[in-house]
Amino acid sequence: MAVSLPARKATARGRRTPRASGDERERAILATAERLLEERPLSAISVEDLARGAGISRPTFYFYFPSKDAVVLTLVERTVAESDANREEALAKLAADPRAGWRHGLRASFEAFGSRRGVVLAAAELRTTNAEARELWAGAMEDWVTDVSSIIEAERARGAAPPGLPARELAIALLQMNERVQHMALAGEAPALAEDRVLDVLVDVWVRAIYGAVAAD
Amino acid sequence: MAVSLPARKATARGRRTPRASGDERERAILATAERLLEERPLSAISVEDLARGAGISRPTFYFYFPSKDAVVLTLVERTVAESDANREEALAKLAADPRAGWRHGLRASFEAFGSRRGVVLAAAELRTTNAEARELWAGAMEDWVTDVSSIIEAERARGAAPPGLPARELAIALLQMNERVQHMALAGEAPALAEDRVLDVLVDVWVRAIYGAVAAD
DNA sequence: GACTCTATCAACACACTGTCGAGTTGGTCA
DNA sequence: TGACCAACTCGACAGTGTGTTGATAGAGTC
Repeated sequence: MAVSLPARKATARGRRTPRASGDERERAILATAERLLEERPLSAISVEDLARGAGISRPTFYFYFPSKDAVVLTLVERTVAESDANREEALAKLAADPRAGWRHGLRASFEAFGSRRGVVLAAAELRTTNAEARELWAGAMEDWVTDVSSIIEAERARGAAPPGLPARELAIALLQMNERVQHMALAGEAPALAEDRVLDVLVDVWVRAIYGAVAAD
Repeated sequence: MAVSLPARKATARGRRTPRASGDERERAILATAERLLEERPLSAISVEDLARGAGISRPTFYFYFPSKDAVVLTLVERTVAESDANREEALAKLAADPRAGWRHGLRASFEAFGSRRGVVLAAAELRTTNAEARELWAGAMEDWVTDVSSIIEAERARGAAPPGLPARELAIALLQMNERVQHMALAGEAPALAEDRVLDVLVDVWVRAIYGAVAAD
C-alpha cells in the first residue's frame, strides 16, 4: 500500500483506482471521444458510443469514468495545459516590436486551440451545463487576464502605451473577443471570420485598443 | 375557410391551428418559460415543468408547442425583434460626436438584452444544440454586421476614421466581442466585467479600433 | 487452494421525450 | 333538440438515454 498512490489528482476524474493494465481502456475511451468530437457535437455522442468505440460495454465505461462529462473534462484540461505552456514562453518578447510581440503570443494560443477543434467546441458546449467545466475555463481565463493586464500596465509604465481603461477591464474585453471570434471561426458558424484572417484582425484590434490614442474626441 | 389563416408564419412555431380561446394557454406557457428561465438554466427545465406552470398536463403541452425548444425560440424571436427595433432608430446620430453616437447605439442593444437575462442565457444554451436557434441568431448578427460595416465605411469616407481592416471583418470582431462580454456579464461567470462597466469599456474599444491611428509601428 | 483485487457485463431503476387513442366540451346548423 | 365537428385534454405507452447493482471471470499473491 505504498507505491504509485500519491501525486495523482489531475486524474481524480479518471478511473476509480490507479495501478493495473486496463490502462489502455482509459486511453481508448479518450481517443474515441476525441475522434467522435471531430465528427459531431458532444450532444450527439452517448456513453454507449464511447463504450463501443473503446470495445467495452456501457457499464464497463463507468468503471473508468464517472460520466461522459468527465471524459471531455479530461480532454479539455489537457488542451488548456498545453496552451498554457505555450503562453508562458511567448510573454517576454514584447519590447522591440509590440505588434509582432502580441501577434506571436496570440498565435501560440490560437494554434493550441485550432488544432483541437473538436475538444474546443465540446468545451464550449459543456460550459453551458457543467459547473466544473465553467470553473476550469474560468481559471484559465483568469490566468490570461492577469498576464495580459500586467503586460498592458508594463507597456504603459514604459511609455509605449498611453493611459486608458483599467488594464484588467481592457484585458477581459479583448480576451473575450478572442474567445468568441475563434469559436465562431472554428465552428464555421454564420458571420465568422475566415480562419486565416482571425489572427490579423484580432492583432489589429488589440494593438489599436492598447496603443491607440484617441482621447476625448 | 377564409378568415385569419394567412399572415401567420412567425407563429408557425406556435399551436397547430389558429383561432379558439385556448390562446391564454399558449401565453401561460410562454410566461412560465420566461419566469423559470430567470431562476434556472434551460437544461434544468423540463416540458413537465412548463406544462405544470401553465396548469396543463404534459401531453397537452404538445398541443400548443412541438417541443421545449420551440417555446424558447419564440421567446428569443421576440427579444431579437425588440432589439432590432431599437437599433433602427439609433443609427443616424453619429456625425456630430462619434463616441456618443456609438455609445447610444450600443446602449440600445444592451438594454434590450439586459432586461431579458433569462431569455438571453437560454438562447446561448439553445444555440449549442439547436440549428434553428443558430440560424435565428446568425440572421440577427448578419444584420448588425451589415449595418456596422456600412457605418464604418461611411466614417472613413467622410474622413472621420482612418483606413484600416476591411470594415466587415472589423465589425464581426467587435460585435462578437460585445456578444461575449455581455453574455459573461449577464451570466456572472468568472472573469467578467461588472454590468455597469460593460458599456464604457466596449465603447472605448470600439472607438479606438475604428478611429484610432496606430499604423505600422 | 483459499483470498483479493481488477475488470466486465446483464439486468434494473429512473428520468425524460414524444405519440396515440380515447375521451370531453362548446358551438353550429339542420 | 340533437347530431356533428373542431378545439382541447390527458392516461398510457414506446423509445432513448443515464447511472447503479450484483453476480462473475480471471490474474496475481501467499
